[in-house]
Amino acid sequence: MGVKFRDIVNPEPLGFNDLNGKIVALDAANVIYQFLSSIRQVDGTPLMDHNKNITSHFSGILYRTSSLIEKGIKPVYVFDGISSYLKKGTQAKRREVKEKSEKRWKAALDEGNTEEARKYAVRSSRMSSDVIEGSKKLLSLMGIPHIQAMGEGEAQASYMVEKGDAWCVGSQDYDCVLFGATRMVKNLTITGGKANLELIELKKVLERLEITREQLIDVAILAGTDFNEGVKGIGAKKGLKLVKEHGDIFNILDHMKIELEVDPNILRDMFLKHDVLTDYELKWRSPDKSGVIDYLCGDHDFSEDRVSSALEKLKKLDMNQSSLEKWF
DNA sequence: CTAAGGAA
DNA sequence: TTCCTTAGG
Repeated sequence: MGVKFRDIVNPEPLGFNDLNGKIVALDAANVIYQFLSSIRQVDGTPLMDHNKNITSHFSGILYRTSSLIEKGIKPVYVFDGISSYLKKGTQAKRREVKEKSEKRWKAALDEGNTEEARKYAVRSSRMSSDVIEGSKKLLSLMGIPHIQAMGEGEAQASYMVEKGDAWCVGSQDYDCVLFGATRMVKNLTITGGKANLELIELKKVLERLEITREQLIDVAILAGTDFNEGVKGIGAKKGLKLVKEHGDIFNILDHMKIELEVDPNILRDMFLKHDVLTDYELKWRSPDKSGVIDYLCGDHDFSEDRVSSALEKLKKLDMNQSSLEKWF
């Protein structure tokens, strides 16, 4: 879900060539969730192997990663660590939605209502530890680096961009802007041969809105984040107006004579002082081709032809690296 | 979601 | 070629 900032961020269009040679820190949970929800049959059934293991995420990771590399982009996947106690509420709500959706999915299937079935199947997507572990294993076999965050993956990815180790965070959620990512790119996909990339630069957002990052975080807290409910009736636009009028969230809460369920200082620190891993290595290796084929084709019923042609695309990275190495 | 194959 | 639909596991 993430913070609802669509109305105030004003993204700029971007082409894939602008990302050529760039390192993109992908929020793994965000990307894998997209795959689990969208890579399904018409009635909503996910792709599965003969043992009924879900394989939608394998398909997504294989094709998405190889196509990014073919475009000259170097992806690194950042996985979530332990999430904050503040997220419990959001997680409970999501679980409830998923349980309800799963029931409605099954019911629609029994009625033979395919459209309805798919709609609820998508909402029922859940990320099990099997899915996470399998994704990490596939990435390792493909030679793609992945990093285990201490806390939120978005926070770790944002730190890596802020530090200059990656060019942007790739995510569908605006949270990374709050976590201090100087750049984020949305819609890192190629739907129907066409790209619809959106670039959001923290500096430009703050300049245009004429506020500081701390104030932007206050807007988020008012509108609601994954870590707090927010104030009823206040979204990004009203929140922004209030922050500009009163300076910070404390003045606003005083003025409105309301209190939040969580101390705003704690929420601010969530975004400003997140624990991050500072020593990590970003290294793209040539894929273990037979390892990938054993895993995907042997264990999970993928077609060897398709997997091989996806792996061919990974050679682009090898070529770039070896031509670069020649200079040194 | 992306790849592939057939239609326009 | 480009566009659209379907399969993939």
